Amino acid sequence: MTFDGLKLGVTAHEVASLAKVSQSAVSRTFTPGASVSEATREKVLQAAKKLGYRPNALARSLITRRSHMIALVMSYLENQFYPLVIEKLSQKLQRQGYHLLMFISDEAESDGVLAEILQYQVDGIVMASTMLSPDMARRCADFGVPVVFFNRVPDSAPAQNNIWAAGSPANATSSVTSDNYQGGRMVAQLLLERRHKRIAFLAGLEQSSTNAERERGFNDVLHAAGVAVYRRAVGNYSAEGAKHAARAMFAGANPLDRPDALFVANDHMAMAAMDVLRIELGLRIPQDVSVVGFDDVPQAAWGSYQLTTVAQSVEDMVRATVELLNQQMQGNAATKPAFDLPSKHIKIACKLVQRQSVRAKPIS
Amino acid sequence: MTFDGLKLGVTAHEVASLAKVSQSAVSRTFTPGASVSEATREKVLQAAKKLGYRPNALARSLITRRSHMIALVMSYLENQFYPLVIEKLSQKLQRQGYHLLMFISDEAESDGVLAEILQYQVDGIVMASTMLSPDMARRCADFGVPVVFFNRVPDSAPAQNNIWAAGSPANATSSVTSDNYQGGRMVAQLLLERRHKRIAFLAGLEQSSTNAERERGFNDVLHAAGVAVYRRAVGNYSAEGAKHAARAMFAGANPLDRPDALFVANDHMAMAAMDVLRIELGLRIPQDVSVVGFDDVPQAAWGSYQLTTVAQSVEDMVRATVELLNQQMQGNAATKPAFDLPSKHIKIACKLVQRQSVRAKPIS
DNA sequence: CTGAAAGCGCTTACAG
DNA sequence: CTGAAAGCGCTTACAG
Repeated sequence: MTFDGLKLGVTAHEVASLAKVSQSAVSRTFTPGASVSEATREKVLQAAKKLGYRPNALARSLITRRSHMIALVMSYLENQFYPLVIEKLSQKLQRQGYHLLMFISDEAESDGVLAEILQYQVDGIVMASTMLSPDMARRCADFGVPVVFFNRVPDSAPAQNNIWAAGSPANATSSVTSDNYQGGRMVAQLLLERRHKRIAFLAGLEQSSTNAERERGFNDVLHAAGVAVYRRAVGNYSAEGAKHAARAMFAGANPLDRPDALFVANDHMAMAAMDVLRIELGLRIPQDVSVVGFDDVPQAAWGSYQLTTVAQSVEDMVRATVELLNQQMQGNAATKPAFDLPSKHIKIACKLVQRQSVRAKPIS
Repeated sequence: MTFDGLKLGVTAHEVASLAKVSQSAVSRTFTPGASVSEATREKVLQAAKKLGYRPNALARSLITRRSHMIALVMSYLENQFYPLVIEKLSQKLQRQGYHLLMFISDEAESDGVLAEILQYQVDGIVMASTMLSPDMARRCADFGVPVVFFNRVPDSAPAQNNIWAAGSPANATSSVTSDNYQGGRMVAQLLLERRHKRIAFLAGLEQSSTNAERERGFNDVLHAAGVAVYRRAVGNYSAEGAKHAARAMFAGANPLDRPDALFVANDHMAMAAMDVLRIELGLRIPQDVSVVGFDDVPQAAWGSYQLTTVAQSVEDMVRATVELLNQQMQGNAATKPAFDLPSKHIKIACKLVQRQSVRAKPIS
């Protein structure tokens, strides 16, 4: 069907007729590096322009076995860190001709999601979902699709009793995270340096590697200094969870009983906790209590929070992710499955960003 | 290539051999509504399971002319409203077997982006990009792909001198927005009711329909009451822009000179403005100045802001978008291009959410 | 450099 | 209900 000289769904064949060349010729002029003479190339381009022709990416994928699509699986976007990831990752990928296919899912349904992802013949998968089934990683790899876990490292629990997992190598996937352990250490060092005595920790999701590593680094430094965590509660990385946790930890009338410093496993929860401390409990930050977060989301810099936090570099993390993906996509997925490739676990350095939520060192 | 009994890239043909049926039979068992006997269906399913077979969605699309992918084009995710849109839209679409293909782009490059989108044979396009070239809308429609503009209505400027635009009907696309005009009116009414005298407006992007409509509704009510906007500045929907604008509007030593109420075109800017007013200028909200936003992003409800705002229902907007898409995707895109379908402009009601950033009615 | 032909993995009339 | 065959729109050896 035509419309004012415009044909809908123009094919290479039609361009070929108009240009009076073979269909192969038009295919070649749209394939970088293929050999076409300048003359026929011109003819084809003219005809293509006239008809509004664009190669059908799906048909192309069928034969090249490259869809130029990367699946991004995420579980929730409440945490401001993730929109940032979508934006940067999408832009970077776009620049090299790839696009993100979105899958929102939490662990519960991830098995079905994986099957769906695979149907779309994506060239790679970025897993930024908070939860993940223990053997998800290797199952992806078994299908020959490179997977990189973003901001989490896959559980190395033993393979489930599952046909796909049978016989797979132990670690068939890669990951990029920041150095969460080191980040946790930095927070403890800062708090100790500022002479805090009653240091509390507000945990995120306990099953998550981010929380585990941050907490481990934090505890290690504290223990080495002979101090134990004064109080601990779990917020599960949600704002509501953080509020409950904050109320519980700061309950009690005696000011000398309550924590004088609080490390929160991410900024999203830290800001929710700050609201509780200041508004509900009337505490001053940092005079009554110091608060430190993790991530350095844009909101952490906002005037109302001025949150001291450990910055994860989305930029660097995304760069590493794309590099990993590129490496693993080198070989043809059909002949060189991901499990033939070394799996790398990349740790990006993080950085302490000091703002106004931690008290200065007391003059003692 | 096989791996522990698992074959990579299994095809319908291989399943057919194992099940001892024709390839057509396996295709049919994976096509809802196709006629297969229960017996062969069972055999196929068994074999498929054994081999880990999943139909190749790309190959299927080639012949069905349905990719089950919807392009989502956005320009920036700084505003918290958009992550919400991604999440809800993705979930809703996923439930009916569609997935979002992401395109991040601002106007400058949108022509190239459109071409790219079209190559992927998406079944529909959701345009949530802030900027858009005037004839983008009809160009999409010309290609037979349904387009719905989200949270913006396409400029109805005359067609550019462009081969695609030639002869196209004037309004070939649909849109869903909230009733921004009505929202603007509600804000003015509230501020008037609270006896504000020096009412200022902080604009977003002046070319955007959201800003234009909100401002128009706001002004109409003000004018009807015989009051003029006291001050006006432009923040371009960015936090930095809003801060500059706030400083400029509230400069001047005399408290009686400065605005006593501020309507900000969206929450993202409103919160930035609040930070300037309270922290830089030492003003109290709402005692010294009332602030109203627009959108009702999650942060607006946070303790530190308690922002009174006009809520846009992401839920309703997404529902309308998906309905529109479904309607327009009914016909086969190849034979029934979008411009044959009526274009609808849906307006979702918005709602005033009163929190703490507007003063109570003075007892006079 | 160029074209005819095979084939990517599917769906869908068409006969039986 | 079932299978053989054509065809979706491309790329890519293979000859020339």
